[in-house]
Amino acid sequence: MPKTHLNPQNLEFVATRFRILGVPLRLEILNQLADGERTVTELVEATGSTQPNVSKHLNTLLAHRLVRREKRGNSAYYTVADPAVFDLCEIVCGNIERVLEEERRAFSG
Amino acid sequence: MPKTHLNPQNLEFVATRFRILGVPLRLEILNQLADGERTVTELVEATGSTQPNVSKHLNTLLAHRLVRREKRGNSAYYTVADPAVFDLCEIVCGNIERVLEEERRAFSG
DNA sequence: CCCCTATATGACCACATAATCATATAGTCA
DNA sequence: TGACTATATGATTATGTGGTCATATAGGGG
Repeated sequence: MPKTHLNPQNLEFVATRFRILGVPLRLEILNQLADGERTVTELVEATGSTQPNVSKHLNTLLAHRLVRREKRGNSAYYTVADPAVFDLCEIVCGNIERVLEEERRAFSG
Repeated sequence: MPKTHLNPQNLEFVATRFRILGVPLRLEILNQLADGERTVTELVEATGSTQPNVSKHLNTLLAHRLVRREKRGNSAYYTVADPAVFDLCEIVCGNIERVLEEERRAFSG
């Protein structure tokens, strides 16, 4: 029973959240964080992006409370703030299957 | 047990899907469609946006198979293609609570 | 055929933002 | 303190795209 009716304010919030997740590099970062905390340097190596770019996206994720930051010594350790983001990805991945299925039907039909 | 590891191609797909949902007007349209099929005109009235704009967003949603179109007579009737999008909204809405909670903590802390 | 309504589309503008570069800040260790 | 490493940040550019306007397409009714 979905029936998700959103007021304008919540609608803006939800849209913003989706927009934050709509950048491949940010998803890749979150995926890395799925295995546990990571430093900026580790994320730079894992993603192949530049340090300022990764840092900036982490800042964005932090500003929207999708990740947490903890400074220890010289490094900044980032962790996922709300594991619910992975549920989102799961659902979208489930979508992939259905879309591909439909694509096949469209071609053969 | 999330552990959602995505290959670059799927990652791009997921990001795109999130980006599609990251526009308030599109979410509003989908919300309207949650109650059943709607014509373009009905959606224009419900959202307060312009006809070309609504039409364009519907086209985008259609291109990404988030909605279906059926032409009957003079009108085009749109329906939600995959109700899973509402699950996505539900999860994000659940996030709102947690974020607000955290906000409160941050202020009082 | 003409007129009206419904929808789609192309041109255009304005704005947001992802990426890059250079640089600043800050912690560690000698 | 000075050298090194890690991270953040400001300026700039380039690009994508949401919104608007004018117009095209197309079906329905007289």
